Amino acid sequence: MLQKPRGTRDFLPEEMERRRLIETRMRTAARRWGYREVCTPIFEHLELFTMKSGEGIINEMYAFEDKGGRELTLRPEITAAVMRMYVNEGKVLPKPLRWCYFADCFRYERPQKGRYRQFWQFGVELIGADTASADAEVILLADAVLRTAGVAFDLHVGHLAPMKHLLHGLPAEEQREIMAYLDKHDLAGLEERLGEKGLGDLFTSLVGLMDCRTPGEVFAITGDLPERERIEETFAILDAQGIAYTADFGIARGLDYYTGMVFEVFAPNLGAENQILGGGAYRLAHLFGGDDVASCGFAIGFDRVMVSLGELLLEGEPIAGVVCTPEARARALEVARAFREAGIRTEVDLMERGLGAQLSHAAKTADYAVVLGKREIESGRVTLKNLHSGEQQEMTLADAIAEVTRFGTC
RNA sequence: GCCAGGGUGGGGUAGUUGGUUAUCCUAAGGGACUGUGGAUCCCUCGACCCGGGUUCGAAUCUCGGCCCUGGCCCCA
Repeated sequence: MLQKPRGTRDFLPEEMERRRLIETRMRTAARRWGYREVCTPIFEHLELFTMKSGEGIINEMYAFEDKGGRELTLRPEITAAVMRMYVNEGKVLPKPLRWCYFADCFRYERPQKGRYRQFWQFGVELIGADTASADAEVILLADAVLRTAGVAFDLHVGHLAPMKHLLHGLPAEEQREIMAYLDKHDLAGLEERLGEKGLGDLFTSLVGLMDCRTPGEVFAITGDLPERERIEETFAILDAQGIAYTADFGIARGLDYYTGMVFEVFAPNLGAENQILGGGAYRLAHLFGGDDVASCGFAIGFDRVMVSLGELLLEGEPIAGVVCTPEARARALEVARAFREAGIRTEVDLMERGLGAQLSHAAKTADYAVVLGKREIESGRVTLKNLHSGEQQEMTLADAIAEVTRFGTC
C-alpha cells in the first residue's frame, strides 16, 4: 500500500470542517480589523529565503531545480513572500497596508507533535506604519484572533532594544551566541560562558532584564534609551485595552531584520513544540530591492492551534436525505432541488435500495428524511421524518423546507 | 541528523521452543424483508509496513529501509 509522504496528513471531512471553522473565525477577525487576504505562489526562488534567513536554511527546505534550471523551493514561510510581493506591486498603494494570509508551508524537518512537513500558517503583515499604535494593533489583533479561535494561550510581549543595548559593543558573533543561550533559556550555560569571558556583570544585567515585568523596571537596568517612549506607549495601549499578557524582555531574536517589538504566544497543553505564534516589527523590503519600509506582523502555527483545541464539537447545518419508492424517483429529484435551492444539504439515494434500507442509511447520515412514494405523489405533499425523534408528518413541500431551515442552512 | 518506543483486516485486541493466525466491536457491500427497516437474521469482503538473510517453514529470529508517536537539535 502506498503511504503518504512523511510528515504530511490526510484530512477526512469531519477534520476538514473543524479546520475550516477555525480558519474562518481567524479570517473573520482579521477582516474586521481591516486586514485583507493575499495569496503568494506555493514555490518561490530559493534566493528569496536565503536572503532573508541565510544559506543555512537550505537543508530545511524543499528546494529543487526546475526544468529550466531555476533554483526554486516550496515556501517555508509566508512573510518573505509577502514582502517580495509588496516590493513588486504594493509600493504605490496607500499606507499602511493591512494584509493577511492563510497558506500551507513546507519544511524538511523531523516530524513530531505539532510539527509537520506540510503545515498551515495564518498570519498578518502591517506594512508602512512605524508607531507604537501599529505595534500595539498587531498584538491586539493576535490576541483577538486567538481568542476567537477558542484556544488557551499565554502572550509574551517584549522589545529587542534593551537587550541590544546591553550587548552593544560586543562582537556580532558573541551577541549571536548570547542570544542563542537566552532563546533556549539556558541560563546556567550562559553564566558559565560569560564567566569565562569575565562578563559576570553582563550576566547579572541580562538575568535582571528577563525578570522585568514592566518597562519601568527595564529602564532602571539599562538607563534611558531612545526607544523608551515608543516602548512605554506600546505597553500603555495594551494595558488600556486590558488584554492579558506578560512583559518579557528576554525574548531574543538573532535575525537582524527584527527591529524592535517582538512577541510570542505559547499554548500550555502542547508538548515540546508549544509556541503557536511569533510576531514582531521588522524591516525586510530593502533586502528585496524595495524601500526600507517598517513592517510588523505575526504568524500563527495553525496546526498547533488545532492540536491545542483538541476535540471540537461541530454544530453543522441539518442534512436531509430524500428516500423514495421506485415510482417516486423523479419526484424525489424535484424535491431535492427545491431543498437545495433553499440552502439545505440534501442527499438522494443512488444505490436503488428499498425504502427501508434507504431510511436506514439516512438515519446514519442525515437529520431529516423526506419520504416520497405513491401516496405523496397523489397528495402532492411530502412526508418529513425527524430522524432523531422518529416523529413524522405529511405536509406541503414549503412547510417541510421551512421546518428544516429553522435549524440552519448552508 | 541523534535518542527511545512502536507498526497485525477500516477501527480495537491476542498471538515465543518458529508450524494454515485468531477474536471482538464496528464499518462497508450483498441478500431475506418491500411504506418506517434507525430493527432482526444470513452471507461476503477485508490484515501480519516493505525488502534482504537464517530456515523445510518467519507475524515471531536477524539485518536494512519506510512510516508513526514522543523527546533532542533546529525553528525563518
